[in-house]
Amino acid sequence: MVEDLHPAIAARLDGDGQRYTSGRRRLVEALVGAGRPLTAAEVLTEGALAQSSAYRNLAVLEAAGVVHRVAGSDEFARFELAEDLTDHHHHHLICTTCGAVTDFTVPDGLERAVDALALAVTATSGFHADHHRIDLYGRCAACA
Amino acid sequence: MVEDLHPAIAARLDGDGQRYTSGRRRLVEALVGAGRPLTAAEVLTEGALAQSSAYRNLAVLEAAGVVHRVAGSDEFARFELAEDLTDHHHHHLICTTCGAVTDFTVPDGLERAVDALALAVTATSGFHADHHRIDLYGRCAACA
DNA sequence: ATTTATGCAAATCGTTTGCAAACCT
DNA sequence: AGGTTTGCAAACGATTTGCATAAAT
Repeated sequence: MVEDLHPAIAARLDGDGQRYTSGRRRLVEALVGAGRPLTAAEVLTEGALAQSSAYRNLAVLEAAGVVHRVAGSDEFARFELAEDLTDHHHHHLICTTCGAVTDFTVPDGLERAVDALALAVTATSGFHADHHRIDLYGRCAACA
Repeated sequence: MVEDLHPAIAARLDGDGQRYTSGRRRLVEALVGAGRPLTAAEVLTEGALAQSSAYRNLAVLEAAGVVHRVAGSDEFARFELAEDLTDHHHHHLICTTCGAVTDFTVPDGLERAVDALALAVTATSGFHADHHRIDLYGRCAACA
């Protein structure tokens, strides 16, 4: 699926009336190479684009469903590729000291239990759930 | 336990070398009355204190373990009373359209499964987990 | 040729900070 | 009095926007 990644992204952008420019591609490749959510500052450094272009393109990619915004414990927005592009459903370990965010996966049974809970909440309340988050907070190896 | 809330808060502040001033108490009462996480703007309006005092006191209360900071889907920081003061362990429903955050609880079995997962992660990785988060994202009743 | 993307610099806005006056003990 | 807290106004920093140039179709 990784070999089909860029065509899939191009298709998604096209469906949103947007082009897959070289700057956007560099930005995506920075995210692919990282394997964890990156801050805007990391993305613009790795992708070698201007600050305004990085933010504008992250917004375009987010609107097209290519990139997903992740909130951590610090003041920096972080971005990762949408899970349906990477086929890698995961959650996050968030360091409350330095703000670092890393990926991890949880057992299938737990995922199913949370999905069932989301359905129950949607059925019994006015809130329509469509996505969940199971994160662990603590100290990363570097901050322990 | 609600009748012991303010003495407990005063003790926690005192342990941190801080006083429980009237402004801090108004701020706490705004959070008690809300029953959901409040933004800094909501806190300073309800507590009728200056913006700088609201932010400074929220920081003091957070450092003393009285208040806990909650990240939502928008750009506003939100604050709630620490769970060990309210004895109300809960999670959040987060509206991806308007950013509203409301409380909800999950079944005991699911809580225990996530606690067990946190222990397993701590035992097998360099990450030391001490807190978890199970949130549902979607549309609130007003935005549906 | 016309539309869209880029980069620079300036603006925006939530949050933080300096400082003098008010408060507590 | 001595140290702390408050409020105002100014500063800060991540993100956004205006505008002129460059690229894509």
